[in-house]
Amino acid sequence: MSSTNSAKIASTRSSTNTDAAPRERILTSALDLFYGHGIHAVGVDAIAEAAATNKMTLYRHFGSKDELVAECLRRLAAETDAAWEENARAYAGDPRGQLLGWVRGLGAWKLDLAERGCAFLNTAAELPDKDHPARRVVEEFKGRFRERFIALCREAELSEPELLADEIFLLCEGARVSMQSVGREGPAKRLPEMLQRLIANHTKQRR
Amino acid sequence: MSSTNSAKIASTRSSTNTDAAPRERILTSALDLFYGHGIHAVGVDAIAEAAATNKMTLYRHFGSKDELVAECLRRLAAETDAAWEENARAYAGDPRGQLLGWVRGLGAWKLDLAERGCAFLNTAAELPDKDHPARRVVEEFKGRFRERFIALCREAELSEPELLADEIFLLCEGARVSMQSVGREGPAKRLPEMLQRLIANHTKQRR
DNA sequence: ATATGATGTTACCGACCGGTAACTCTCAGT
DNA sequence: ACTGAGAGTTACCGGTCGGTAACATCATAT
Repeated sequence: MSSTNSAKIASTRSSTNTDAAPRERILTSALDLFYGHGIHAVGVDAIAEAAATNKMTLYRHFGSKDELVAECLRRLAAETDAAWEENARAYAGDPRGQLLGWVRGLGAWKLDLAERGCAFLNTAAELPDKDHPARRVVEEFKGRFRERFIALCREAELSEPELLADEIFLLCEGARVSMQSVGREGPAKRLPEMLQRLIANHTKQRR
Repeated sequence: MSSTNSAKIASTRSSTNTDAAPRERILTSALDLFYGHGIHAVGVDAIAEAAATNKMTLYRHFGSKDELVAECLRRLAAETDAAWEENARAYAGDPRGQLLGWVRGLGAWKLDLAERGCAFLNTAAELPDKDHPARRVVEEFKGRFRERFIALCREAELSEPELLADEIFLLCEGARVSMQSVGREGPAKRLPEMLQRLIANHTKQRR
């Protein structure tokens, strides 16, 4: 196959900090390579080389490639969760503000760097095995993602909170995956606008 | 990796009609296996076996595995396009009816059998190479998909047709991919309801 | 200084994969 | 009856991949 030819696999992330711990370098390198080229297309040798270390160290920190994949997603999930918590602190006690704050942060944080779509969904697409350790990470993360919207819509006392939350969820998921099929200038560009209107439509009229 | 172990790769499609032409059997078997297990996880030998033929016949009909992947997607795209045209005939001259008809057909046609999400997006996730023949099929198909919504929303004289069409597009994309992460009982279940309301909201008030 | 644990290096294995060669078989059209 | 194209069979090749063994090196803490 074309993916088998030994095209150079390049890392896009800023720098390979040789002063960081090997485990850390492996994680960031793997995350970067997996996202950019897909999991099956990236060999452990390439990861070790990109992390400026070797295969043995990789296998001492992560028992297998599968476990490494799962750990990468756990890391990515943790980063995203942290962003959520930061947003929650910025609008403490104001669920509606949290929702809108998150919508506002969308353009800058998520979609610019998402040329290859959603790392979690890409992983799920590549690893159909329901027992794969990475699958559970994906399902738990996306579940949390959805529940967050539901909770916020309820707390903000928006009308039909569950339906609204699911609508927001689907729009976000669609926007992310659409990066890969119809590109950055496609429908995803107007996602913030869509979400803002949607939330406005579900805001109870005060009389 | 876990995907390397020689777990039996089973086909789910109805039957391998030995009376159909080999090329046809290969196409349907490949489509089925690729969708169910991912492209990298399915070898050409497995496809040939599932199609009750052999590897050489496969390579005589399709020059390479990459070309076979592309041809599979072209077939799938053609089937979907045919469904669109059928819907268009059923509601000829009634763009709004077409839109709603398609929404109604959603549950039965698309999401029930989409446990593994969207075949096009899964392929894009597995084949990051922009020059891969299958990628062009994906981009063209999704582009057509989007344009169809835009055209219908305009013809139906709905308000802000482009924004509405993109919203519908994103909701559909999100619903399909969400099958794989949050399951059938997740947000996708209420997709028809969401779309109907959305269309209603963009229907100009007649006074 | 020495013990200890983490890291680097090299070499290797078995399995699998995409793709090809060379040959035989089957069967429809003349 | 002959032919020629499509289909089946077997065997093989070169390459890559995930994973392991055995050993050398380095840093640090006592």
